[in-house]
Amino acid sequence: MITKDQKPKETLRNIPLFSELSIEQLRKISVFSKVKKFSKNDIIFNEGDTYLGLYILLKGTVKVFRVSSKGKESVVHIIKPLSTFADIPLFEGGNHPVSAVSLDETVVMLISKDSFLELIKTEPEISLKMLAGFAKRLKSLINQLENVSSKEVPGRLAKYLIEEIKSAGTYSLPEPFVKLTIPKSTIASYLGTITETLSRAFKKLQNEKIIRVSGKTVFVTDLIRLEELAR
Amino acid sequence: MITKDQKPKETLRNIPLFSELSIEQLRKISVFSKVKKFSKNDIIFNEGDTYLGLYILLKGTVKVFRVSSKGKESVVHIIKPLSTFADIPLFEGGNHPVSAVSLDETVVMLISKDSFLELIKTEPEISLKMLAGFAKRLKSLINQLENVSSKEVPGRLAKYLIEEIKSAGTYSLPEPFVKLTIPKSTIASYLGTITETLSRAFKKLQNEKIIRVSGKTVFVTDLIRLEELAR
DNA sequence: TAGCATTTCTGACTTAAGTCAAGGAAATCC
DNA sequence: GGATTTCCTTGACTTAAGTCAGAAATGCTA
Repeated sequence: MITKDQKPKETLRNIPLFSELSIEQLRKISVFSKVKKFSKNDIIFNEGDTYLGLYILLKGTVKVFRVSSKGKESVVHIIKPLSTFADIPLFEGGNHPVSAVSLDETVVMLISKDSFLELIKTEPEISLKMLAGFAKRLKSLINQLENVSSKEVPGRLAKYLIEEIKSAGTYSLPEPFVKLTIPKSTIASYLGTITETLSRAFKKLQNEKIIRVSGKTVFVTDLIRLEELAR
Repeated sequence: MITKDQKPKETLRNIPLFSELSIEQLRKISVFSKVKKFSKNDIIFNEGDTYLGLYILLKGTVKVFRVSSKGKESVVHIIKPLSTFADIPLFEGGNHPVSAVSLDETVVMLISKDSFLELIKTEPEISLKMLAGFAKRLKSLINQLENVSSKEVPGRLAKYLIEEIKSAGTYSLPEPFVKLTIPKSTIASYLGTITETLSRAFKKLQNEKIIRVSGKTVFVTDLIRLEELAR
């Protein structure tokens, strides 16, 4: 487990945002950043909470979501290590627009808003990286939006599985697979549906011999048809 | 109508992105930017087209959208004057991820990618403004996403009408109103639905005496219930 | 302003997905 | 390692919204 005492500068170097900074700058960051740990299902912050600063996920998984007035949860993003989150209010002001909980034992780094804005001024290269990061997320949200409004649930699931397989690096194996580490209820809400419907979508893909499920692992037996569905 | 010959620097000053630049910098921008005009329904660029640069809408309305493999259109954004569009590939590389058409007689300013990236280096203040702009759009997309997956069509329409009324500045009138200037089909697709369903949603709000429609103008007779629906 | 074309509306029907309620399977905790 | 809680699945039912087809309304052009 990564802690504040274990070479924080080495960790910082691996964060895309900071990859091109000098040792001196990394040292500065490690001075004004705090490392925090959370257990499974801990609330990191809630929608409407006063904004403290930017988080960088060092270990674990974080669910970023919203809850509608009727209590329905919409998962906006699933954060994986070395990505930032809670970065919108840095530039927009205001409180947290979304909530975040840990899905694992997680370790995060918190950099206060003021310190980060200070840093960004002395190091304009970081702005460009943040812009690149935002651009990527805008694209991904546009994708999510298009998916939700133009594909039915089995198609959205197909697309999700393909993305997961790609990030698992098993895409080019004869039988690609992923281990689903996040709860089905979270996947459902990320795909804009509910667990029952997701369960039926999984069953449908299994019945059509497109996937094979063993425990928490999904094997793709017919990638061509899965891609067809996702398109 | 704004043309290249009519004090371009005055226009530039009104663009939020450039509001704090010096006359000298504005002059530079006006040198490497091109003003282009489009008639109603002209294609400004298509998804997949090679990326030229950042657009700023000076006059008119632009629809930014995607078309799914089955031909269904998803409207991502409706651009109003003095906003930028086609800014994602500036930082992400690649071709246009979305398409854009004019809904009106429109005038746009095109700033080439290289020139803009050059400018941003000499003027880091612009990066911060772009970051603020991106942050705002991320928030708006998160909103759209939550809406589509947690509200039914009449609720989404209610929310849309409230936003329109706010931007029309009639929100605090006894009977707020908006003139719908974009086609219903575009509104439908922006709300993640189809014209028939939108038409029924309009009828429902009218039957419940929440709105009153006269031609292309929608009057809100019961703002409280409209806000209730949008929540 | 007549006539054509596009846009919008309406009705009947179908379907995907949500709701409710229950049962089964895992994971977690003494 | 058995019991309790949490998660996931299944079935029967309801409902919102999509599809298709045609009618009405509006806008545009000659």
